Amino acid sequence: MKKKAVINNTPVCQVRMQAISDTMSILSGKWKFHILGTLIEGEKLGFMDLLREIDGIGSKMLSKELQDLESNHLVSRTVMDTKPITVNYAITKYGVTLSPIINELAKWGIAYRKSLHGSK
Amino acid sequence: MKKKAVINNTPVCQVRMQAISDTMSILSGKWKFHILGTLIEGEKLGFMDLLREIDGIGSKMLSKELQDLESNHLVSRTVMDTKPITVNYAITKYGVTLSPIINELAKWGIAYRKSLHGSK
DNA sequence: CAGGATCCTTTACGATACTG
DNA sequence: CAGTATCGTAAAGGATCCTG
Repeated sequence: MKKKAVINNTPVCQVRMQAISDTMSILSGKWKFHILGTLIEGEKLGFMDLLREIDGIGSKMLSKELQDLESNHLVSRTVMDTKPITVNYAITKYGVTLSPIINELAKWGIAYRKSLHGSK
Repeated sequence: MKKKAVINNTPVCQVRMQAISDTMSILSGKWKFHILGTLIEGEKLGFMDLLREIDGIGSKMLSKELQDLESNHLVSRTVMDTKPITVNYAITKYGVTLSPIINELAKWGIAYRKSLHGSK
């Protein structure tokens, strides 16, 4: 039988699972990764840029997802005082720390797509 | 202005974003990562083991999520012919390739939880 | 332009009870 | 034991219209 690692009377795996749940709750939703990936790639983008860049998203969802991300300090929002106002979104330094996750997801997805068979 | 990488007339970032979407569609749902993480940790587990191990999940969800994972060849299902039948679930070699993603998620979650402030 | 308000459809999720 | 069936709720997502 495998010996289980324990810290402070709590199995390590439970700590890990909890951490994963926490992470995913912040990144839940259909568009979070797409938005984050786009912002990491694009540096600074306006609302319309994102709307164009992210295929299929509507303005309501984009707005809502951006608010979620901003409230978690993963993206920043800057209102420019132009004639009709303009808003720039950018990834924060904190948001950039998600890069490893995003890179792994992309890497795996690319590998996976190659080995797709008939499954749904 | 940043020069954009292009392969076969398709921006690299679009390929990445698509790959991420594909990956996440396979891993969507409240319990996928938890199940995968538990199976990676536990090697071989029965249905009841998983039900006990994964706090809060019900048998319906567990069953459904396992079927999803099995249809994507990430876990294997083995029926044992015991008196009342028993089923063992295990991570496949293919499923293990998700480890880097899971590790990054856990790592980030642990770092994130340390820096939580008042935000929801 | 950047969203908010409304309304509506579709999944996701969960509790309970049942079966080979 | 390992699920499936049924039912009900809640959340997610989307289309459209409206406004400072």
